[in-house]
Amino acid sequence: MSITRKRATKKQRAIEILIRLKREYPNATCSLNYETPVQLLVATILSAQCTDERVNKVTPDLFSRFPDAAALAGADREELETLIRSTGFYRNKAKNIQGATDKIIREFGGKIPQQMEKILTLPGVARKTANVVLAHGFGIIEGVTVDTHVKRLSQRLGLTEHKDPVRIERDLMSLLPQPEWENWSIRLIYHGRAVCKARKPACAACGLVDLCPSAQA
DNA sequence: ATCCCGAGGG
DNA sequence: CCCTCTGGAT
Repeated sequence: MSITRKRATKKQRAIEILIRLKREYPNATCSLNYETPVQLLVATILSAQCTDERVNKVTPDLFSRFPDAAALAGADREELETLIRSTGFYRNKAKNIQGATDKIIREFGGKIPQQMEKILTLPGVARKTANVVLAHGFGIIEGVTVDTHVKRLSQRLGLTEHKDPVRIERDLMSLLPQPEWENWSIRLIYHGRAVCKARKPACAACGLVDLCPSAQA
């Protein structure tokens, strides 16, 4: 009777965690508001270091004024900055929104490419943003979205030892079946917001305590 | 490793 | 005051 038979593997633990989180957050989905893939891309760029709730406060005015890639690319930079200012990093975000939409117009015929390598050439877009747009905009599961919540919870749950989001993503891709990758991210984000908070995790209210090496008594 | 950057909570 | 929020580029 070996140790490995008694103790659950990381993979088994990951699956059990996902089962429980699906039960707890059955209808979890992307919480950004958008009408088109381009709007989803813009909302996701805006969501860097900012709550989705705040992004959803600026996008109604933003998308009303500049509804598509052409309008965004041609927008007055200062007006755009003013519209997105409250999301923080507004100069970088405005520059990236216009750089990305301009490239979509010029090089991709006005539509967001559905290949990971091509999306990654857009300014201000790395794997986190690309995974969100591919999964929720086009239904293509290319990787695991690793944001601040997915990173923190995956580390606390002992499923990765890495700090680099790309390495964390690789670890998670090896632990979970591909069709569940985005389900994993969405549930961890919900759980991170509601229970496993960065500052003061509510372990007493967490349904994963028996599976979590970081759980506090 | 550092910078970008506002808003809200403790 | 300090920390955190669906990061990415230099």
